[in-house]
Amino acid sequence: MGRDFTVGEVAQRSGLAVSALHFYEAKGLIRSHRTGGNQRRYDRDVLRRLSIIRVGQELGIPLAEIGAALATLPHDRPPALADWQQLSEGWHSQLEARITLMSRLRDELTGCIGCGCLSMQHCPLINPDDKLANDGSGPRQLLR
Amino acid sequence: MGRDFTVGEVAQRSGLAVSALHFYEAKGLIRSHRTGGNQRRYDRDVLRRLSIIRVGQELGIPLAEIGAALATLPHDRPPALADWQQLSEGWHSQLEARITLMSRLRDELTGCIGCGCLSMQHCPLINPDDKLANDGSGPRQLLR
DNA sequence: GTACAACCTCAAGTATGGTTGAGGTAAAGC
DNA sequence: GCTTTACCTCAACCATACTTGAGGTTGTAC
Repeated sequence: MGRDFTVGEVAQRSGLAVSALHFYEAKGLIRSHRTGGNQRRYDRDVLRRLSIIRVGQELGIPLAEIGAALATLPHDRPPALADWQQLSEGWHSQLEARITLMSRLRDELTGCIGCGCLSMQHCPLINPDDKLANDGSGPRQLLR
Repeated sequence: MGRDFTVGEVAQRSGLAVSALHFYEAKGLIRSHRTGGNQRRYDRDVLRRLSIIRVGQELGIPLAEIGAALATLPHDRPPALADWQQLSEGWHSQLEARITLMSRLRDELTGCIGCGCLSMQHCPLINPDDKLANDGSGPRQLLR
């Protein structure tokens, strides 16, 4: 029933290494308070933060950006439901966007498998400069 | 109608930096032959390889692994349709798998937004150790 | 035949996301 | 009260994926 977690407990519950927790703290993504003996103690909400971090990383979002998102949470009071909801919704949109993107990529790839685009004349995946000759084409147009 | 591309031409068509092309060649992901004056010349199929590389990277596959996949292509003859198809199908499956994964993640997140899991007692995303206390839980069970 | 862009190699540097190790302190069990 | 495990800081190291720069060569255009 302890209100606080030690770094080891957080590591176990989150599946992250202690060194990673230190690292995230150094980067300002999570916070801790200290005991008299200078040991870290974490509020329970750190687990939510870590989950947000993980999801963000899975989306390929750099830690700095994830940190910026987390920084919108209140520092003074424990985050309320609405705070988490707002963040989750943002992540949710990013997930949606990424799923859409990857589905498009998958469909292109499917097309390319079927189309016999060995000729390399028409396939948008293989031959991206056909239509967008300038501005650094590549599969970029698909991927970003 | 030139059979071969210079490194600059490949860079422009692929949208990649010349330095990246050198880098990929050093890592064995692409190949070139040389002019009498030691300048690189590329066969047209290098563009396909680069597309495969890009898609793989978008999937978060490390270059070494992408290289391994590309290494299954023939070195001696220009790759045939079937060769590309095989690779594309592998990539396609990975895409499918990743889309499925992300959809699940999205659904979990949706659930978490609605469920008011502030209590942190039941949410699988926030409180992953509820059910898998051991073996390094975290959102890992969801993400991998 | 000469200028200038594009090319060459190789070493070093950059950014991200951590891990590892040394040297020392805190806290929990007995 | 002592031992053992967990914790502390800080600097250095690692891997991935490239970019940058120095110093020199090639190839094309005029």
